[in-house]
Amino acid sequence: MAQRRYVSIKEVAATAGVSFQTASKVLNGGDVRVSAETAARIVAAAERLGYQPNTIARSLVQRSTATLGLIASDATDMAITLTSVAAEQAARRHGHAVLVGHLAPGGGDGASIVRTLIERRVDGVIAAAPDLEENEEVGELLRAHGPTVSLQSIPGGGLPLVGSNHRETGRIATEHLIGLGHAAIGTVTGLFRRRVTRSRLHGYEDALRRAGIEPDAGLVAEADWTPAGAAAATRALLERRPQITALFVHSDMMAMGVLSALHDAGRRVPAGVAVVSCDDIPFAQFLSPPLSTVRVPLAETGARAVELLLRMIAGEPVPDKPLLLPVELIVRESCGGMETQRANRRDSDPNRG
Amino acid sequence: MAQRRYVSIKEVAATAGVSFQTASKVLNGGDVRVSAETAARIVAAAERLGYQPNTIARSLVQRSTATLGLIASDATDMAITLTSVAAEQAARRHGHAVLVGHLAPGGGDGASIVRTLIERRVDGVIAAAPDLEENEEVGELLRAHGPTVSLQSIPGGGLPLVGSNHRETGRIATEHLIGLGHAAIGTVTGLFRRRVTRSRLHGYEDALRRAGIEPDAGLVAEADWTPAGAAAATRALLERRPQITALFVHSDMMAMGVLSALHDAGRRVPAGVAVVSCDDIPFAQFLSPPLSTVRVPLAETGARAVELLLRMIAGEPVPDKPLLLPVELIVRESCGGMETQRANRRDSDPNRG
DNA sequence: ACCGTGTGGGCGAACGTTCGCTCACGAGTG
DNA sequence: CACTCGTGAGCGAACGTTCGCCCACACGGT
Repeated sequence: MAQRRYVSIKEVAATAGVSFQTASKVLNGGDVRVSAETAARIVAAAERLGYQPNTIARSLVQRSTATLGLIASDATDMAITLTSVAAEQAARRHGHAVLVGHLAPGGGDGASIVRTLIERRVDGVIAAAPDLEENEEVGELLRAHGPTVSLQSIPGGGLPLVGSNHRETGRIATEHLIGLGHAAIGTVTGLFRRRVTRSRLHGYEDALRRAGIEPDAGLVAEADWTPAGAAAATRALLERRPQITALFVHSDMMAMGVLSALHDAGRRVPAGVAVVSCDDIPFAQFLSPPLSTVRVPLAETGARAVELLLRMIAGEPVPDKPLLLPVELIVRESCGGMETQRANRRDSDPNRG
Repeated sequence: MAQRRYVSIKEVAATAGVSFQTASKVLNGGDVRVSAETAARIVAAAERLGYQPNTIARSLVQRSTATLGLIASDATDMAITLTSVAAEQAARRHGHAVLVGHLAPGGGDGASIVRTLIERRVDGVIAAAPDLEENEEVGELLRAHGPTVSLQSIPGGGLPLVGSNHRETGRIATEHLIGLGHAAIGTVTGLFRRRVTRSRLHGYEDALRRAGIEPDAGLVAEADWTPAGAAAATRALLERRPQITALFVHSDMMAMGVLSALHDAGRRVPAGVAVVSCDDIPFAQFLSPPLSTVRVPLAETGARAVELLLRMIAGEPVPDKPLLLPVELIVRESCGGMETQRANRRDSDPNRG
């Protein structure tokens, strides 16, 4: 409870009867030119006194903190949270700690967070917040600072990126719906001003055109990545184009709002409207109905971003192409694909009504 | 991109033509015995050179890092995530950064995380991970270290706690179900070895007894806080006690699994089984049906924990009683209470089947 | 001319490390 | 017997701050 008085290496050295620099060599340094006997004495003293090396002092002289900065958006989007948690764990596996800052809802405090991280001399920064895409000040700060890896594009460019192929994601999802016989396919998107949204939208249009269907702007409804926003967008869409039989949704979190709105409107899923989404967050399979979704390797994204960042910090050359991890369609029940598959094989499933 | 060379206060002082200690007084210290003119010159130089104070050096001499450590469990439980994100934001509002460590699924790396935090000389620690409840090593480490606030009990006790009254939570939820006319009320709990589980279970039993119903151990099904575990527990419970008409679930995340299992079993909610849960995470209202739940003030819990911790760090006396924030029942549709209310007033809701 | 009294700023020390050079000593070599 | 060499350990310096004390100087009152 009381402020602990830390024991310094000098005290350890004193009780072991050596100079503190010698103790330093034994306890933390690698260059051990010390007899085994003396070393043992020092280690024993450190053990007995409960010596904890002071990383602060070490950082000062080594000019490196073994700490990464992570800037993430607030926790409401589970996909981002999963990515950044995986990043933190990966960093720790590599001996680095993580200083984290979560953006306020608007994302306006981005620059202030970055400055805090810089003042604390983090060795590198991971930007895991889509809100940063529009923040030029953050872009400048990060580019000027040093090693940075982002998980979304940052204004001004020039920063290594780890992510997935969003256009392909949109295409895969839409193609699957087309393959199931749908033609009136709507989409509930993220914010238009985000790159990921535009890419996924392009993928959606690619798939439609490839199937000979001309995209209809009236089938596109913009939302704000939240369940509530997606529910509102879905309601508007249903009113505008009641004939839709399928929906491509840009994130699992939004899919919750979509399912809710469809339910309220009396449209059954997948019988009335088939739904395919993106991300595959852990509980996607526990929604009603279980969500068909294009899996994005969220945890791996975080881990790979950290590894890339660590290589940059070590001064290794890094590829200038974005690192895009493969996505994969996970078919569950919300798209109706499973029922179709099952129906092809046997009669029907007694558990479903 | 390239490692940035930071500009030190000495360079600023040199270009301003003063000693670096004087520059320090102007830029960071408070004791300004400097002429306005000189001060302006120093500030201008700092501005022009892009001076960023080195917090590491400052921490070394001041023996305080203005950094808090946060131990959280992995991101799969959104309730915990929301709490810890709120804690981080609160810390930042008070000028403190947050060093975070997420436990691996087993929670076995808790001690290693704590040691990392201590070596980095955090001023205090917030423990937001139920998994820590069984980790005695972590308890010792934290108690020996210094200011700590936990959001769940820690082995050995003696650490200030911020949370809510779990027993009351269980009681409120169960009483509401009883009030709706249910008598065969099952419960899907968290892990028995957690205090929160036992408390909520006590609250559940309190409510039953108060209504003259003798608790039946067969109506209690243990799960592991995950949707999958809760789904399995629900299936077992339905098999053991098919007559249940209501369920009290110990967390919203688990409620997703419960709803899914009930759906698969052909039991409609709330018509066949009424459900009340705990937490009120943001998307609870977007489940099908919208979840009735006892709201726990997650964000406020995180913020209050930080404030308490900061007071401890400042050396102020802190109450030795746990700080328990009030909970509140949020009635939505999964308990059937809303339908009942509505039915009492007008006929029925055309949107619902 | 002498002494206080502010005012503005310099300066040494310390925080706890790491790093690399120096040094004493004894053994092996020519 | 003088020389080289390796081994084991000491020691000064530096990292970038903050903190508190010291000092020079000008000014006004006796």
